[in-house]
Amino acid sequence: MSAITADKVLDIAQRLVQTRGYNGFSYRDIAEEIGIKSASIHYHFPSKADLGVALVSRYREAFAEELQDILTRNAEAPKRLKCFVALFRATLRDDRLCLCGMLGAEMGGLPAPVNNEVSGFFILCEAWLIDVLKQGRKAEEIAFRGNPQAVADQFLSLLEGAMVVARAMNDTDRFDRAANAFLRVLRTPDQD
Amino acid sequence: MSAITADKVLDIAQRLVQTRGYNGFSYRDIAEEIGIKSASIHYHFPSKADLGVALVSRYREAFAEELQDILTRNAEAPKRLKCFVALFRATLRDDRLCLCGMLGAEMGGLPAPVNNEVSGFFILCEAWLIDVLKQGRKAEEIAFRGNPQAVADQFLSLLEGAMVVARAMNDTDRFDRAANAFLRVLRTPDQD
DNA sequence: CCAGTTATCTATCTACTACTAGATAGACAA
DNA sequence: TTGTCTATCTAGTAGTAGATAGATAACTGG
Repeated sequence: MSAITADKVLDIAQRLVQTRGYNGFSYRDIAEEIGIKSASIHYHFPSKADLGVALVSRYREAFAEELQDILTRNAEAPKRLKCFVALFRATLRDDRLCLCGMLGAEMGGLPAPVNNEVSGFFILCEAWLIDVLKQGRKAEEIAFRGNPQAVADQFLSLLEGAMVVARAMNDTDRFDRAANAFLRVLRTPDQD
Repeated sequence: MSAITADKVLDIAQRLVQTRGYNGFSYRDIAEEIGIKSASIHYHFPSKADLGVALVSRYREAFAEELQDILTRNAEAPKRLKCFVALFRATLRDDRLCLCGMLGAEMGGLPAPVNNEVSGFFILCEAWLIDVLKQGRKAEEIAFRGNPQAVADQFLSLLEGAMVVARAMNDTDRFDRAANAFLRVLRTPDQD
């Protein structure tokens, strides 16, 4: 089946990007893992840029769905933000970086179409965060000084960076410490 | 002169790693920019892993010196932390990532000796931050809940991540917003 | 002036890169 | 049966990767 192979390619490619980076793997690496020839992968994804774009757009769409799910399943800002953290934490669990954190870092050496997709991911995250932060403050579920945009920038940066640092120091606790410390200061003193 | 060429190689290689990543450039890229042949670079750095190690260890030593300078030139924690931010901000200014932020992300596809150097950089930063935070709290120059380690993790992660996100969104203001917002909450209310 | 050192060159190697052309085999439909 | 579509294959392209051997200057100290 075509769809199955294409999905396999995407799954393996995603893992390789998340661990080694865009220039750290080849079509052959993917092909060997599946048990086909690299030429067959060009059938599904003519160029590596095509593969990259497909990779990020799939990732972004899946992420957008999960963000929507968080909203419907959790009414309050603290829980919503905790779930947001959990999305990143789950990725780190098997030694992977956020796909867009990795590609964002490597942007200087990537095909332009890939870069556009990556930017889109961050825009999505920030917009979601700003929304959650605004609503949460209005409902007095969380408290923070300054504008929501600054806090969203802070939070997103923190999570992306914490994944890199935690993995580089081979200590996932560092991610948890950093994320939890941030969530803590967002809570109003009354709720503590 | 030998030293001059070796330095040129390191300077160019560093810029290329910071913008494209370790696997995003070749000896030839460096050679062409200097105006020599790639074989000549192998004379100075026999393997790419050697180059990588030299790159990070030079970066780390320079960074350590700057951190020491900050301590001697600034007595109070808020100023020290502001200077720490400025080190990262200066890197971002010409569209570069922290060398170790980039390599930390790509760790899964790097030679082991390079990885060790990268870990060393983060250990250095964390130790410095923890020290500054402890002293600053004791002197009541800054205020924070929880242990200094968690705040240091948070801060370092925030800066590394903010560089990636800001560059990916082509908006360095995002870095400033995130960093300043963090510095703000560390100040005691009385000082505001 | 000679010997050794340093830094570069030319030329080459092997392995791999992304990518392509054309053949093939099976599935499905008219 | 005939034709089309899908997904793979074999076999190859041109170009690049990191790396090496050996020649060649240029400088340096004795």
